[in-house]
Amino acid sequence: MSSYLDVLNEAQRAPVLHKDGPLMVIAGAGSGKTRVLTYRIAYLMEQNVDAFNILALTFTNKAAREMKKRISDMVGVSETKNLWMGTFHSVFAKLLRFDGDKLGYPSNFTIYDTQDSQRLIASIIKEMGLDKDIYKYKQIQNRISSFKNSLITVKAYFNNPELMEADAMAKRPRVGDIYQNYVDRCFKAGAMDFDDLLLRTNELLTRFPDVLMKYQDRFRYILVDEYQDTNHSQYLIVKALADRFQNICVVGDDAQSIYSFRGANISNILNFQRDYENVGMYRLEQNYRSTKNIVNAANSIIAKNKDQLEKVVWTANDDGGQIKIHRSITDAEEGRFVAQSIWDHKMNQQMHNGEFAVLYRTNSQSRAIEDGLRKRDIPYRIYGGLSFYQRKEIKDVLSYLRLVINPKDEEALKRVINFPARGIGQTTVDRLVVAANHYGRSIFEVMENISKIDLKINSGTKRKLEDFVTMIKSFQIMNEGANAFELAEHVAKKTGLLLEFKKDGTPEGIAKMENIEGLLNGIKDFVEGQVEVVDATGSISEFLEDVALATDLDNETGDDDRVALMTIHLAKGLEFPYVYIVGMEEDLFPSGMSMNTRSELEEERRLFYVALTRAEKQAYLTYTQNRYRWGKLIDAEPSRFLEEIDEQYIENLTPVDGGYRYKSLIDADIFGEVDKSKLRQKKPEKGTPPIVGKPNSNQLKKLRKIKPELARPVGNTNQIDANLAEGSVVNHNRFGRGQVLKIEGVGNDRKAEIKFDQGDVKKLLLRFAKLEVVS
DNA sequence: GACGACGCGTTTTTT
DNA sequence: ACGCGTCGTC
Repeated sequence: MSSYLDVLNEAQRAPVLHKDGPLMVIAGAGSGKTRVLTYRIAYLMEQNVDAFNILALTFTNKAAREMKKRISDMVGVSETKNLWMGTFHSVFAKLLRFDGDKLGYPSNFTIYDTQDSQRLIASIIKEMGLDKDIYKYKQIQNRISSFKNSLITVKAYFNNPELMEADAMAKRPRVGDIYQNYVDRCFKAGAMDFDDLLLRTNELLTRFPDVLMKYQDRFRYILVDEYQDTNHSQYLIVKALADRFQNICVVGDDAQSIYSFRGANISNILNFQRDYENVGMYRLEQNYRSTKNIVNAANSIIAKNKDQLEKVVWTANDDGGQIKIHRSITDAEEGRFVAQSIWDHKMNQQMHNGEFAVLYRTNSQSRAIEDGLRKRDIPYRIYGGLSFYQRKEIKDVLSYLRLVINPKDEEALKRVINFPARGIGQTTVDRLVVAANHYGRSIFEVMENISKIDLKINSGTKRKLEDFVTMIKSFQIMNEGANAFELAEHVAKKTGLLLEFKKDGTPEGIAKMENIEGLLNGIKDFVEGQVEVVDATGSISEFLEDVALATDLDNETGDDDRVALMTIHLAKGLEFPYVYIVGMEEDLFPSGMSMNTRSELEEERRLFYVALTRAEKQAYLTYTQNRYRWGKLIDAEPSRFLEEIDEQYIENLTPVDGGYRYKSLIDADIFGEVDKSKLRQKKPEKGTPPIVGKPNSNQLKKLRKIKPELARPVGNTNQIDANLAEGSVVNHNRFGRGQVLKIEGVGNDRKAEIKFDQGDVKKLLLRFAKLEVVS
């Protein structure tokens, strides 16, 4: 047996050696789960499992690449090339290029990104003559996305009275029709959105048993990383593929489940043992990454969550320094503190920039940090946010290229048909869309036949449309002979895009031109890099697919030494010696959007857990008293999470007297609550109700009053639960006496509808509500 | 159809 | 604060 197994500890080695049948690895933060996956694949290959028969699904393409690299170091490059490894989206996009024709999709289908989807939905709403203030395209897109992730097709939607009623109640009875139109239009455009890549794969595997058999037979060993963050659609794909051989290995950590907003379902991991028989269960609990202080502090936080699998993460590492907490007056000062601190560590401990990370809850927080770092000349790199490929000028070039590959691509066409301006205005486009919908053809096909169709378009405009069609067709002809770089360069010049930004002359225009040049260089690199890869052609369509599914982490240049700035979500799976978690404030972290229910709050807490466990040697937590948000300075309160860390693991760099709430308590004493609320800006304008989804001040106050130990359902909750019934008379410490009208929900979601004597009917979550049963 | 002024929503996280 | 979409004017 290979000696490489010796580097694994016993807990790690067991799942690696588990050859056949289902297994689940619950891996605490920093416990070497990637290592287990890597070695397991290498081991399987060494046991003569053909690489062709192994499918590994990772969370980012970068993770897949790195894993592949390490495996090839162990078992050789040539075999490793045959592994199927990547994100769900990229793996199944590839699969759909082979077999999507059975569902009526061309093999050159376009992948719509979120922006494309949103634009299409916005135009559908407009075409349908619906009120855009009621039908907000982003919300609708979100809703459709969640339908798709739950495998609710249009048909299923219309068969589901509850869903329809929910939309009707929200005064949006036409959601189903929008959904229908959206699906039709995507299909007609030969396009799939992100969710389609999973949904259509499911459809393919369900409707075509021979296809399912083919892939079941091919993927005899399936490994899924970050299983806690899979959604229902992904879950079903895995289940279908693994059904025949049952060689399914999932790795994950329920404590790090942070993607429920995009449909991730934590019960996938919690129910794994129910889904498969004879599951081998393995736990990795020894943390190799962080100091004792960090591991223990993180444990003390996550213990506040109720929904979790039993697990004890421990480490044999040194105690390390305590977690340092710093308060500043403003976000600008917070940025300066971080920069100063990084600078100090660099000077005193000879650290490299790349050993520091600044993590935040929202992308908009990066600005203050950037300013601080820039002033000290500390190089940094921002991950996420607006990625390179989402910039306007880049998407413009890409849209032309998309049209070359798939002229039916409606969103690409609408984007560039009049950019650079060529005298084809909105009115003309609207007419083309109407005609396309009427004939059931794509806009491009309508344009190709514009002379034969009677549209109210004057001959000059028709001429311009024909010119556009001719131009795209000339690109298509060129594409047959030239490589991706040659084509892209030609397109950028011929369409006038480069010139458009050049003649602009402003610094912004020049930057845009340089960005386009950067894109062209990127395409060149891609073409050169692809030459060596088996069954890759370096074609523009492959490049477009890479771009569509790339995560920002995938574009890591790697060689230069920079401080990393990113959201906590993006930091999952990464580690850094020094980690700064900034913006530890109520309403920001936990996010004001995510503290309405316990499960939302628990997810925020898991997010905090993820953030803290990125740190190897030292973690800093910072918060400010004032912060610019929405262009205004608002006062901020320390995050409740600060109080949740066991005191022995922290050190306050700024004096705190009587807890982090010190300042706010004084405020309350001096001004009283009413006056204090006046100090806050942004009164609701002209009588508009508070923004939906944001907790009102009452809810906030209520949540803040909850001491951690009370937030957990301790004894009295059960007692109340037992005594409480519909009709019970209860006493609430703030709302007074009331009668229970209805009790609904189970477990954590159990709530009571109570009519209080003061007049209000309120729905209260029982585990939060301090109720006293009177009779 | 082009261009400029205004207003709105945005800031929760992403493939 | 900023960018985008909409509306009005030429």
